[in-house]
Amino acid sequence: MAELHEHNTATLLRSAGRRVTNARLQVAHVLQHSRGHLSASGVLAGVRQADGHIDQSTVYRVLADLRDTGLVAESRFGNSEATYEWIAGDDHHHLHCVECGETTQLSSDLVDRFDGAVLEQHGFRAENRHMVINGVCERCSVE
Amino acid sequence: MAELHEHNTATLLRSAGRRVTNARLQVAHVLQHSRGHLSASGVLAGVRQADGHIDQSTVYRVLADLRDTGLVAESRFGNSEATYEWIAGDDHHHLHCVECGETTQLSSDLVDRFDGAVLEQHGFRAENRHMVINGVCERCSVE
DNA sequence: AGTGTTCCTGCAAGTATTCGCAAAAAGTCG
DNA sequence: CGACTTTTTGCGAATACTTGCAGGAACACT
Repeated sequence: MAELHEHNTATLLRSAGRRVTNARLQVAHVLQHSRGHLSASGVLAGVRQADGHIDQSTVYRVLADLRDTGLVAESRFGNSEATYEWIAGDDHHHLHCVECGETTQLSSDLVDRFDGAVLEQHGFRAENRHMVINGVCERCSVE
Repeated sequence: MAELHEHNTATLLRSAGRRVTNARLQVAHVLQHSRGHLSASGVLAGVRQADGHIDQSTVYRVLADLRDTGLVAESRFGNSEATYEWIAGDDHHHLHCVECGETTQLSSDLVDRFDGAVLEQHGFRAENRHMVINGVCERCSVE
């Protein structure tokens, strides 16, 4: 199974025009096997735990690169660190409640429709792979 | 005029529940009188040029605070630095072309409609004061 | 496998951003 | 104008993130 994953990851990397390297596979593996968001240092820790070694700067570079290819989503909530999660090309959008801090999923439909409207009115092809919308969730809204 | 600006800024700060301090007025002043986006170090330079002195850490704190009150918008394009601009509570949205790097305005209507749809489907009250949408602009799209 | 080209990575800085704490300023009330 | 309470600020670290460069690895071709 690990190999299946790895194989898929390799394929994804290749079709994104990237070389299949140890560093990328390790980072991908850590993200794939962690639920929720992970910070850069969390990824680093994960790699070390798996007895691997990658330099800090490489982790940052790989994360930025995977973000650019759409395999990984980068979020910046209020915190001091950015966080990352494996999305493997699927669009992935968040509603982040500024009251309780909870994060939920936003349906892609709405975003697609929005992108469509942007294209129509501005001629701009939005590449909204990953949005973080701040606001107040239903539960907190009631109080 | 400078006084009028300052007066307005003071009022805005007060109604946001913030104290009117020298540091905040200076940062606001620099942002108000610069067109386009300014980095944190740019703000610092602006303050120094106006013969003022504020600590670096204060600039960051003030910027984060003004961002939270909605007076300032924070953007992170591909660059290493975040950039800021004075928006004084008005919503302000950007279309950022990843090809040519150009940034244009996105009409608030579309965003409002989107926010409405989010509320309807998710019960989530979006506070979209400032969005940055990445994508490809019309001109670059044609090539 | 051997060679060449191009992309990636580690290392060692460098820059950007945040934090803790004590002193100073802002707002409040009498 | 004081005295008092709460927020801000400066300073000095600490942490988060980026970059330049030279060696190492991936891939394509033979």
